[in-house]
Amino acid sequence: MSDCFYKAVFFNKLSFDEINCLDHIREEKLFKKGEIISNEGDEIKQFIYMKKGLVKIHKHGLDGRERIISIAKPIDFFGLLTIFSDTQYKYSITAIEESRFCMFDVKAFKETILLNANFAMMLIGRMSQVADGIIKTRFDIGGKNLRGRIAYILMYFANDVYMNNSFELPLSRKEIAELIDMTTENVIRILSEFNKDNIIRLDGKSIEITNVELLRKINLAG
Amino acid sequence: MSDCFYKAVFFNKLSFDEINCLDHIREEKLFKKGEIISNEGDEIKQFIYMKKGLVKIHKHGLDGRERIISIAKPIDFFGLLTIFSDTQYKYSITAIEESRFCMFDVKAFKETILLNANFAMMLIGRMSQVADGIIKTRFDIGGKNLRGRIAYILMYFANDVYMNNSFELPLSRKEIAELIDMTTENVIRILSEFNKDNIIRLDGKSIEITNVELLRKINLAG
DNA sequence: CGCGGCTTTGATGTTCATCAAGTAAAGTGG
DNA sequence: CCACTTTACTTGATGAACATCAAAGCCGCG
Repeated sequence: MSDCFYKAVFFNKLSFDEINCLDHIREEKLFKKGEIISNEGDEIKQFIYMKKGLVKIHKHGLDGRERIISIAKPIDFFGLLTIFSDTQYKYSITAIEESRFCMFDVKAFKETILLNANFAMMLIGRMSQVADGIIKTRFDIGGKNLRGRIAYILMYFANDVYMNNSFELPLSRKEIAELIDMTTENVIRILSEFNKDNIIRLDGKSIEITNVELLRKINLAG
Repeated sequence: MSDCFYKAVFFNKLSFDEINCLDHIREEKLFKKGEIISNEGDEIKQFIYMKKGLVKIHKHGLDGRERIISIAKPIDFFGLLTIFSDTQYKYSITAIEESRFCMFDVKAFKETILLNANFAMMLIGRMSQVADGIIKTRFDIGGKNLRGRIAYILMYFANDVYMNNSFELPLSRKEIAELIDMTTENVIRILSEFNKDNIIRLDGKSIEITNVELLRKINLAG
């Protein structure tokens, strides 16, 4: 296994950008919007590294209804290190934008760690960050009323995903509901309400946040 | 060699030199019920290993109200590996039963990891498990109505903490409310209701689950 | 072209938080 | 050790927030 891989990881710490150097073990795959990367219950055979894109991590609730645990972009994707504690995926992963991945054989990946404690250390740090991020998000959402949750999720897409106050929603209304624990009808109602109050400009999936300050207040108040 | 954690948990993964090294820098502490182990915002100076007891991991919500993220017993406590991604505690930790800890200097602990990839691997696995556990719990609770949440938390204490259908609640009604996102009044109301319906026998903080099957149904139905 | 899933709006009812008010228990200081 | 203060617990009444149900238009896709 090429040492280029470790170099990339180790020196860049947060980025696997030079991962292309790894040829024999790695396999690159492209998933279109809506395509499933893995299914809850599937056996884990590969370590997956996301190079580009956006996915949803989701799972069936006890009542059968689908629910979304988290949205992940490349840098957030370390969290799925279930590979170290389980042999099956606990969650399903589905692309919500075109996404590119590198897949590595799990065994080889684990061996890599055993040969390089610095690399392991970096992994531990990233995992810890990602897990804390998810826990904090669920914590925050749990404490909000519905208007606050919608405000939160709009700000999340604007600030953390697209770095822009105008963006195309990558989720359907139904999926937003699954993500922030509410009903589709209320997602629609509150988005319309925000639109009417000129907090956002809404056109199908196109959203522009026009009153950032007010949205922030609603987020904090809820 | 001390009876502290590595014997039980890490024995195979550490060399004698490393163990002795850690042993010299370890400090053992006892906390009584209600005593604070660490405060949100404090600088992290030590890696903490819980030998015995029960703690709550908690944090102030945006609205100022206190909320409990998780209850942890010794084996669950690895999750607090914020030490690898941050220099300050993100959460407060308070003993809810008398608890005993070993504290290690963080730097020495990290150096140990760098010298021992097996140890690192074990840590990664444990972290991943613990984080997944917390995420799953929040996920489950989020999908339940109030009766379902109370059922869930009663079953949690009976099955995962005390391994017995009779136990003393380690939390006040208010703290239960903080843990499962509801109001103190409703915690009381639903506990009383379960008592009247002979699902539990309630006397202050003493609880006995008398109708396990029905409680399970309420948990799943919610 | 028609079916199924997504979106939207309105009407209705349930669940739950809030408010109020009182009792019990547990600290606290003289 | 007792008076005092605070905190925990409890019950009922009220209203707000939210889910559910129903119906209809829309769009994409086979």
